Amino acid sequence: MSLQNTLRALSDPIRREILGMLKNGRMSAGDIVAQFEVTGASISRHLSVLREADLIRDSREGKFIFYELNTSVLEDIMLWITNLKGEKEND
Amino acid sequence: MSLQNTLRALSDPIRREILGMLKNGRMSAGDIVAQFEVTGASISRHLSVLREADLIRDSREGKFIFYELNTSVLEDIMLWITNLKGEKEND
DNA sequence: AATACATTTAACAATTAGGTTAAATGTTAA
DNA sequence: TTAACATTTAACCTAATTGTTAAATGTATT
Repeated sequence: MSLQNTLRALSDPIRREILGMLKNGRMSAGDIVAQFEVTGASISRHLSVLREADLIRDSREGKFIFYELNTSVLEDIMLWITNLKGEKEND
Repeated sequence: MSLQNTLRALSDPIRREILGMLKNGRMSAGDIVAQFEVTGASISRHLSVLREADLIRDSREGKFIFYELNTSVLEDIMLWITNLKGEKEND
């Protein structure tokens, strides 16, 4: 919800990897957990950090909770960086 | 020197503010410290995190150490984000 | 050489982050 | 409603981060 949240969320390698996986389509929490060596509880907290940063959206379907990527907040980072580099962008 | 370092460095608001200040030109450590309420030692460590991430460069001139922005590593973040958004960029 | 100034480094305290296991919640199916 | 499954939350531990003060380093000035 803020640049701070977004950057903080992106500063962890596991969280970035989760986002990379979701690029190919939505996945259930269990499917995501299966790709890592850490426990489900740990991934679950990573997911909640990503969700609070609005980088992912979740929806329950029966027993499963599916996660999908939301890239819109990444615009803010792009803007911040572009501005830092000298706001030479074409308005 | 790596995306991890860069993002980690950017995840702190004071460090981002320092970078924003350096956008307008180089500043001595003391000038930077003067803009914050925290101690010089604290800012000094923030500066070293930014330096290790290669986001700033330093050069000593007599008693002073001047810091300047280095935006080149920000390209990696831009690339990573662009790729995450679907590598729809023009090759 | 002695002092002063600018900055960093060391040592420590408080907070935050990320991991674990165990318990709780929500859903489905018997 | 009980059992099983998917996932999250709670409680706890350790490691990393950030801040502080005090000491160390590097440079200039006298």
